[in-house]
Formats: sequence, structure tokens, C-alpha cells
Amino acid sequence: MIEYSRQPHYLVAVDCIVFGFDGEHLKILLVKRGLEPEINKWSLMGGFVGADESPDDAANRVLKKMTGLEGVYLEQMQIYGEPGRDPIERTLSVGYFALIDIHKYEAQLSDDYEAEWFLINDRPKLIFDHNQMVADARKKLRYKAALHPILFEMLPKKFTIPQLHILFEEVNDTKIDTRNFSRKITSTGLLIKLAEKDRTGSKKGAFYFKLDKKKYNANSQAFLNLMPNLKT
Amino acid sequence: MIEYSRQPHYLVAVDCIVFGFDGEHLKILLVKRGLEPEINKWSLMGGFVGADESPDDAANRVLKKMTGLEGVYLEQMQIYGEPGRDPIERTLSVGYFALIDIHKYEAQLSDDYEAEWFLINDRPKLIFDHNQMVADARKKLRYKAALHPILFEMLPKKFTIPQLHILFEEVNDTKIDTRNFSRKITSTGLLIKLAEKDRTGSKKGAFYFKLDKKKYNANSQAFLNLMPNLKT
DNA sequence: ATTATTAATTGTCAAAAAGACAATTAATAA
DNA sequence: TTATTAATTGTCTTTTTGACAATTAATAAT
Repeated sequence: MIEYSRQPHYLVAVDCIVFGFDGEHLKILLVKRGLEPEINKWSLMGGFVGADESPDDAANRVLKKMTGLEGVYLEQMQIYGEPGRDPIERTLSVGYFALIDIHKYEAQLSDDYEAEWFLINDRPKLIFDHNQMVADARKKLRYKAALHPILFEMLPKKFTIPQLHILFEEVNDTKIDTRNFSRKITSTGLLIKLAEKDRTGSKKGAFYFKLDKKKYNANSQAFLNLMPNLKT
Repeated sequence: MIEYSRQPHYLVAVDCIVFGFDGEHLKILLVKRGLEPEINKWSLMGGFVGADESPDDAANRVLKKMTGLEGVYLEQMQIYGEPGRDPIERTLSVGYFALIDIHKYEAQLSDDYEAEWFLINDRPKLIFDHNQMVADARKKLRYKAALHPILFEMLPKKFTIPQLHILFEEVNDTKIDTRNFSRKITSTGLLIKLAEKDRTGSKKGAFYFKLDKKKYNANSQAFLNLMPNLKT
């Protein structure tokens, strides 16, 4: 039996930066850590990669376990592997960012885990290098969202242009002209206007839209230039 | 002493897809694998992550060891972690792609390792999932190069517009109009025209250019839209 | 010396996209 | 009927893109 003799072995984990949008602000979902060290401190959702699963599998499993949600938009970010990042034992962690419809999770209430949404700009200090992970995830979210129509993943099936507008402003941390935004987002051809209006936000009401799934699936990898003058 | 009891431990490796450009075609640098299994088969440059180094450190170490080059452009791609990807033992590998000036390595000749350049479109079958890694790296190279001025990393300090042009065509596997390309690339403001000409390629000769390092370092993260109508 | 040859370099115009602007509309409340 | 509020839509200028071929600078051939 051949072996890779004497090579060191490490723990491999996944950590998920879960983004949501409450209609006003960008939020992240954090949990109270359930094991030592740093037990009961706030941290990202994470877990070890099991013997029979890939890191992607592990990330999906962790999300399912902690939120009850499946089929979540999940994207591998990078690996965090500085030798000293976990004080107990060498652990490398694969960072993922996830986009979920915040209302789906709120409805879920599978609170065996103490999970809580925090404003992205007003969150507790996290364990280990999780603060860095959040910063990296935010940057990557902005980058990706400027080119690909992924922010829909944080909105309900039916959404309005003003909702989208606020979400884009939140993610990019900047003001965007309504007229130009509306033109740009409708010109993608990805939106289907519905007859119904959302009347909760104003007297006039805003028309609901839904995603054109066919075009979305066909074009999710295309460059859309949703934020042309973005500097990262 | 706290421990993460009973969690499985794995080997963690890095694999580098090393791209180069010979003036005509895009190439990758492969090595004859030096250990079992699959010894003497062609594979990517790789190695295990040591106890005192991060995956990034390991990738740099491997590149230094096998090519003699330091400060190489190196970018983390993704992790490859399917349970069965290494037949001997569970090994997760962090994939990197590297861009090097092919001439620097040719001059190096530190051939303790049997390394060889192959045309990207005419390469031997590789071990494990390395073929998939190459495909992924090529896609990511194309993606990144459409937005950021990274292809200069594969050219000598002094280069001509026609050289750049061919390189862009190679990477994108498409024909690009010379006039539009020239306009686009010069409008970035990243090129400094030199007085000297390269006379090897034609009677007229092509002016050399060099990178404006200041602007390059300042803007390497900015969106440049070098290939506007690219679909991935 | 003139001409042929070859690759580098440069130019124009129309179409599309972006950016900067504010007026109009559809509803409810007063 | 009017006031109020947020949603929606429009125009103009500038910039960028895309699609085209003529000119230039050298060497080689006659």
C-alpha cells in the first residue's frame, strides 16, 4: 500500500458568510459558536469537512443544518490557511459566501442554533479570522454583483425596482441615480413585469417584477456591467 | 488541552497551472510527477502544504523550487476536494494559476525537475483531476484578463502592441480587430512608448512599450473592460 | 534609384451605452 | 379638490464601442 509518508495532516473546515437584505440594509447571519475554544462567541456558520463530502457539500450541509434552507446560492471565496489561525490545531477553512432571501430564513425558525441577523456595518467582533472573511466576502460580493445578476438571490420571488435599487446602493455603498438604474436593470431583459403592485411602501405602489428564469440561467455567467464605473 | 476530537484530518496540497506565452501561443508548464502513484506521468506543479506555511506560501515555494522564479504572479483559483480525487489518501488541493514570462524560465534551466512547456491546446493527459484544473484555470484567466491588465505578466518588460494583440487573441481564442484593440489598450494609460523598436518581426519594426508601474499598481484592481463583449 | 513587399500604425463614422440632469404620474390623505 | 408622497418615465450630451481600410516605415528585389 502506497502512502504519502510523513506529510502532515490538517483539519479542513468551511465557513459561510451569509448575506441577507431586509429591505433597507445588508445583513449577515451569525451564530453563537457551540464548541471550545471561544464557545458562545459570535462566529460565522461553519463546520468541518467530513470524510465523505467535498467542501462544497460541507458548506451546503452546514447551511441546511443551521437555516433549514436548501439550494442556497453559494460561492467559494478563498481558502484561509495561515498556520496559526486556529489556536487549538492547524485548521484550514474554505470561505464561502451565501445569498439568501432573509424572509425565508425568518420563517424557518429552526433555532436549535442561536443565529441572529446583524447589520453588516454594526456587527459584533467575530472569532479567529472571521472578521477578515467578512471583509473579503463583502468585497467579493460587490465585485461579483457588478458583473452578474446575483443580487436577486437576496430578494423574494416578487420584488420591486425600488427594492432592487436600495439593495444595489447598499451593496455598493453609494447612491445610484434612479433613472439610470432603472434603465440599466430593465435593459438586461431579465425582468418580467407583473400586474400586481406592492402597496406597502407608498400610496402609488410599485409594480412587482420577477426574474426571467430562462434568461437568468442562460446568462448568469455573462458580463452585464451593472456598475460600470466601479472601482474596487 | 482542548482538542477537536475525532474530526478527520487530511492532506492539503497546492497545484499550480503555470501559463506562459512564446510569442505565438499560450502554453502551460508541466512536470513529470516524482512520486507514486502515477510516477513519471505528466502533472501540474504541486506539493503538500507544510506545517509552517499557508497554501499561498506553499504555492510560491513550489514555483520557486521548480522554476527558480520568485515574485511570480499567482492567484488562488479554487479548492479541489472531492473525496476520491486522490486514490491513495484523502487530499484536498488548492488550485493556483500563475503567469510567468516564458523567457525567464527558459533562461533558468534549473532542470532537476523534468519540466516542459506544452501548447495549451496540445498537451498530454494529466493525472487525477488536473485536466479539470487546467480547464478551470483557462476559463478564469480569460475572465480575469478581460477585466484586469494581468496579461502583461506573461510578456517581457519591453513588449510591442502586436505581441500583446496576439496574446489577447490567444487567451480569448478569438480574432480581435487591430485598430480597436490598439485604441483600447492605449486608452488605459498603462503603456509607455519607448524609442526603441523590435525589428525581429518585420521590416518596419514595432515600437516597444513598457508598463507604467505606478498606474499599474494603483489600478490593478479596477475594471478595465478590456474585452467588452466577452461571454463566458 | 525605383519599385515591390510586408507588417505596423493610424483614422473615420455610425451605433450603443453611460452620465447628468427633473418633470410627470398614480395613488392616498387632507 | 387639493396636498402629499413615492414611483415612473424622458432628453440631451458625452463617451465608448464596433465596423470598416488607407497610410506609413522599413527592407528586398529589380
